[in-house]
Amino acid sequence: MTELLWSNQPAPSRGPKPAITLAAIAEAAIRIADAEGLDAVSMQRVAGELPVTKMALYRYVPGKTELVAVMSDLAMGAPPDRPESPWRDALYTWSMDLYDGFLRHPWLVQSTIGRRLLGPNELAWIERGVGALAGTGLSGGEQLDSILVITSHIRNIVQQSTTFPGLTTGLTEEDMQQSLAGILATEAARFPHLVAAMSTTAGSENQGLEFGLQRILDGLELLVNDRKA
Amino acid sequence: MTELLWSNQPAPSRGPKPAITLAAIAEAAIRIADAEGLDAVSMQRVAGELPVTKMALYRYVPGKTELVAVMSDLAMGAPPDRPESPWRDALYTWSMDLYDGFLRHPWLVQSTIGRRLLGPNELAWIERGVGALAGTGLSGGEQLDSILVITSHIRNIVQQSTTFPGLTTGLTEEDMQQSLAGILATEAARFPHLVAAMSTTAGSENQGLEFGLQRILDGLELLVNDRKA
DNA sequence: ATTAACTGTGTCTGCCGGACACAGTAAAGT
DNA sequence: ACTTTACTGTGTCCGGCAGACACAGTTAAT
Repeated sequence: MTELLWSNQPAPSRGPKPAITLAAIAEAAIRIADAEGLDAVSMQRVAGELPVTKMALYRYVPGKTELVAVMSDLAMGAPPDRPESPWRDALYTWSMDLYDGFLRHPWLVQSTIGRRLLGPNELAWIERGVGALAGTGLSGGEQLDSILVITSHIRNIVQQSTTFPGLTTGLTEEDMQQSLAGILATEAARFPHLVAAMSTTAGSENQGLEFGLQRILDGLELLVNDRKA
Repeated sequence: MTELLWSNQPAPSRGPKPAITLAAIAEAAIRIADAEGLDAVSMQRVAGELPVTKMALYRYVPGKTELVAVMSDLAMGAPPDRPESPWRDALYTWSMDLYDGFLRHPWLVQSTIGRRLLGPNELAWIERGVGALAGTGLSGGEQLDSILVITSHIRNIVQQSTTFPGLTTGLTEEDMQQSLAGILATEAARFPHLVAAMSTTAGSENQGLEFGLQRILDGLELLVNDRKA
């Protein structure tokens, strides 16, 4: 598995030439996931995009779990290069780059979840994030925890803002708003603060990304300044 | 669906008495999910815990999606009552209560994801969270965004800290650490900051919850104080 | 020429969610 | 009392999924 992700395959010498490559499989899977969501990615479906049957894929990949891991790391890509800058600016653009990456392949928030083995690209992202905090006086654990907080925020925003098969239950933003409005109308007494909050919210949508990110960065800045003093 | 979650069933008069109840179904499903993870919850499996066949469940629930929604709201439960307190304290204990709730049923982080219809308990949690921020001078949208950030942090921590079928790929924390250590050993040059961060991290595990939460609260406090001035 | 390593294929099993037709049951209408 | 109507649980069937396994064809090393 680690070998798969880090392309440390021993390269066989005998036998027929493989008809396809691991990369081709992953790319086909990514194409499907981009178009129809991660749930549409099945071994059958992937094989259908290649000159090969379903079972042949198992010669390249131990199972679906591993395929998803490989396609995820590939789709994530390497973090873009950015000029060096003060930690807060660096972390901000890093966050935005991450956001863009997730937006390009929204199913990534589904597939890169929980405990899993990390691929080179994912690790490169972490490296870049930690690097931004390297000169701040924060401990290693604090650096890692910091980018963890930011990452989870970004992921959550993507999840919420994206309309995507598999991520939603097939309902639109409309549906949710409408259902919620109906409930709050009949049950207003049970949710007074929520009703109040919603009533002043109209129009100010989709600020969640910036808002949360700035709060987190503010909190970090406080800590960094504390450490310097 | 909204009717299901808010128990607005029209209560039929004719016909045989139902052998089971929606609540019994949800409880059985919760029992399974608690023991073996959300993926182990299938219509077959749930029916197996009840004096009824698989297809009978569809008399109570339109499909699996809805079953998961119902069992999720039930498992979430109502937020515990807490004495009134300053907003930061209130929000902190709210966060910890939420954390405890998720820990009791770790599969909730899986099932309460993406766009979905909200049940009474989930809404009650939001109400409580927003309520903590009611007197801070933050706008309604900002209040909602605030608890969104905190929630996503909590969820992510649970996801990371919990060993659970379905959330993990079947690997232990050991496996991950070992794989990562191996990689960083052979590829240290590519990930200098990460290597540095990891080397000073040993022993200081599981601080992520407190660290991230305090950073977010610090950031919010800054904004609240700003608004007051 | 033979052996050994490797590749792709077809078949099979056991799951899953769900559509549908059907028989049995209980209350309402007559 | 009897029929009608609404409702319940069941068995069968479908398509789709991941994956185990045996097998035949292909290529390089011996």
